[in-house]
Amino acid sequence: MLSKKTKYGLKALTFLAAQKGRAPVQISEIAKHENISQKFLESILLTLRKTGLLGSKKGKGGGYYLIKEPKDIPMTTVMRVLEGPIAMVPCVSLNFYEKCEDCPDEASCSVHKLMLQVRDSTLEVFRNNTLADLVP
Amino acid sequence: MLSKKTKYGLKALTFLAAQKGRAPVQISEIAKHENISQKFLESILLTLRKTGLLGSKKGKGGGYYLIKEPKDIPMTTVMRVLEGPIAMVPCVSLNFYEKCEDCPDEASCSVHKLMLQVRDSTLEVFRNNTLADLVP
DNA sequence: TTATTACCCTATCGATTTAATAGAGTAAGC
DNA sequence: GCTTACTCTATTAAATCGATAGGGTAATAA
Repeated sequence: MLSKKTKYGLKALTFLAAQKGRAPVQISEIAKHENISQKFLESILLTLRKTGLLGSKKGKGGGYYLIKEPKDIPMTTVMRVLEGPIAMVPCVSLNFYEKCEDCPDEASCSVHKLMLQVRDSTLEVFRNNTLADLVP
Repeated sequence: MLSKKTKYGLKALTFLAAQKGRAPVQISEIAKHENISQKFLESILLTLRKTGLLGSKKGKGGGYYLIKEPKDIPMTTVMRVLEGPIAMVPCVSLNFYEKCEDCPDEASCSVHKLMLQVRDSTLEVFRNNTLADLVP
């Protein structure tokens, strides 16, 4: 299940991408337009800024804005920042790999075999989509 | 993230599919072989039996066994029983559809658009795999 | 320089879910 | 009729999630 953090993050990014210019947009405006708890959104935008996806400007006329062009922001990046691993099990994760405690042998593990396919197909979707593709 | 319930369920099913005959296998044997808490496994196997994937036999020489041939058990069925919805958001789920509270319009929702693609590609993987494909 | 605006950070909290455990009950077979 | 092994209910500890509260700080305009 997609977390609300990811859901809200995606909506906020799309909203920013849909802006005409790259002028800062206030948190309150995004929250209002997308029906998101403002405080919760604050923490999400903060994460996105720390990761380098967003820039921010303080003071009057401040807010958040995209640093790169939407077409240059692949969904793989966004999803990993917001949701974490794309794989459903750590033992098939590219960026967050962990060995299973129980499983003695990955090569012969049925779960591993299936989830590897799921990871690959999901990854392909995220690689084929940039933020620009999400803007209506 | 895949729940342990699903993970254990998949391993148990694969173990049963790998048996030579279709003779009942005791819970304790499956639990031991797959490194699973026996009590937890009990509840999982019970679910699988109630859904019609497994049969059970009580008393001495009893246990659980597959009702159908592994090649006739698609992963879509197994995953829906164990993990629930395949979609990451209810608004793109085929079997567990729910409208989003916040979202005013699905057609123009960026999250909807992206998750629809993910659902489709994941579904294709599960449709292309039967339990027989998981046996090493 | 000063007031305001709006981002920044920490802490907390209730609700829910997950994984596991305990213990008693019941049906089948020898 | 006794053992075996499945069946069911209840409980619990831990983790996570979503949300909220409240104050701090930096940048900007006047």
